[in-house]
Amino acid sequence: MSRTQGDTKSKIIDLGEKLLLGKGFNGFSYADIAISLGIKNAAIHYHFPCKSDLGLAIIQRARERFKKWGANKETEQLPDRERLDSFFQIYRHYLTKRESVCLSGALETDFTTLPKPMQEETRGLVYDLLTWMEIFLDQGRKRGTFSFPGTPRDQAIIVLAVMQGGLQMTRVTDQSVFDLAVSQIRRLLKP
Amino acid sequence: MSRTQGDTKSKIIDLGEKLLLGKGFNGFSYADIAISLGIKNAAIHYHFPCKSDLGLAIIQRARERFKKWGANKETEQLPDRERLDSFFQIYRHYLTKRESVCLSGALETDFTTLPKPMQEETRGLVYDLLTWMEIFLDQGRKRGTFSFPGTPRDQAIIVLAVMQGGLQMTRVTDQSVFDLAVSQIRRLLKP
DNA sequence: TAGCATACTTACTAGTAAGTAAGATGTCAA
DNA sequence: TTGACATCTTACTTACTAGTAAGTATGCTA
Repeated sequence: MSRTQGDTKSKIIDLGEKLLLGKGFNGFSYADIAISLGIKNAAIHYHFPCKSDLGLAIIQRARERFKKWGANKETEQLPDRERLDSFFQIYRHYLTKRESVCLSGALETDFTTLPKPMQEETRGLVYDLLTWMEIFLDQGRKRGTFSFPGTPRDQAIIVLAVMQGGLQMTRVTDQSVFDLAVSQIRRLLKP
Repeated sequence: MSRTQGDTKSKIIDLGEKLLLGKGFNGFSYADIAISLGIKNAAIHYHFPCKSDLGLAIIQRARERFKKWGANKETEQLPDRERLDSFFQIYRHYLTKRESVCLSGALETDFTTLPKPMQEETRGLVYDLLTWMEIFLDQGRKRGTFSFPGTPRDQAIIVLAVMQGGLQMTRVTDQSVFDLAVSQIRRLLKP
C-alpha cells in the first residue's frame, strides 16, 4: 500500500532531522524512527541503506532549503535589516518548533564521529552559511546599513557563532538567552 | 598493584574528558577508555559505576578548575584586557591541545540525551561561566576598559556563544576561524 | 494478464553498549 | 599474621546497534 509517492521517505528525513537536531547523530537510532513512524527498521534501510545515507540526505536538503531561501525573490528584495531578521528567524525557528540546536552546530560537535561523506557535506553547509553572511554584511556596510570593525568575514564568523552557540546555551538556561543574543548582535551591527 | 593513589581514577577522568570533548558523550564507550589505558572495562565501572558518574566527575572537575582559575591571585591581578585574553586562552587551549570543542558546547548539544544529574551539572557549569563573564564585563565597562551596548549580561551571552560556536566552526573549516573570532570579539569590546 | 518495480515486512546476524557478580592480588594496620 | 579494604581481572548478561536476506502485497505497464 503505497499511499503517496515518496511519502515515507520524506517522513523519514523529517523525523531524522528532528532527531539529529534534538539528540545528535549518535543519539538516535533507526529504531527510534521506525517506532515513531509505525514502520519496520528495515523499511528505513530500504530508503537509506546506511545511516550515513540518511544523514547525508538531511544535510543536503537543508542546504537546498537555505539556497532557496537566499534566492527567494521576497527575501532578496527585503531591506538589509529585515533580511537579517529573516535570517535570525531561521535559527529562532529551530528553537520554537523543534526545541533543538541548529544543524551546523549539531554536526560540528559530532564531527569526528561522522562518516566521511557527511563530514564533506557539513563543510559545504558551513561554507554556504559563512559565504552568504560575509557577502551580505559586506554589501550592508557599504550601503551604510551595518557598522562593524574588521573584515566582513570576521564579522560573519561572529554572527554565525552567536547563532549556533546561542541556541545551544538556551537549551540549558532559558529561551530568553537566545533572544537576548539576537538583540545584542543586532545592536552590535547598528550604524 | 596500586601504583599511585588515585592514579587510574584521574587517568580515566582525563581520557573521558578528552573523549567527551572530541566525540560527544554518546560518541565514546568504556571500551575506548579501557583499551587506551590498558585496563579492563570493569575497572572503570569500579571507579565509576555508571557512565553518568564519570560524566558528572568530568563536569565537576572542570567547574572546580574554572573556579580556581577565577580565584587565582595571578589571574585576578591582571589588567582587564589581559584577563580577557587569559579567558580566551582557556578555549584556545581546547583547540590546540585537544583538538576539541569546549565542554559546555559538547554537553549542550547532547543535552537531551544526558542523564538528569549531568544535565543539572551542565546547567551549573554554564551558570558559572555566564556569571563570571557578566561581572567581569560590568566591572570593565565601569572602568572604561571595555565598551559595548546593552547590558553586561547581553554581552556576556554573546562572548560565550562566540567562544563556543567559534570552536565548533573551526572544526569543519580551519584553525584560523577561531582566532579570527577571538580577534573580532576583542575589537568589538574596544572602548 | 504476465511480469516487473516499488515499498515494504519478517526474521535474522554480527557487533557493541552498559553494567554485574565473583574472585584474585596487593597493602596496610592491629 | 591475619583480616579488612582497595583495586583490579575474568567472565558473564542484557539490551541495543546497524545492517542484511528473503519473502510479500500492491499497482503499473507492455
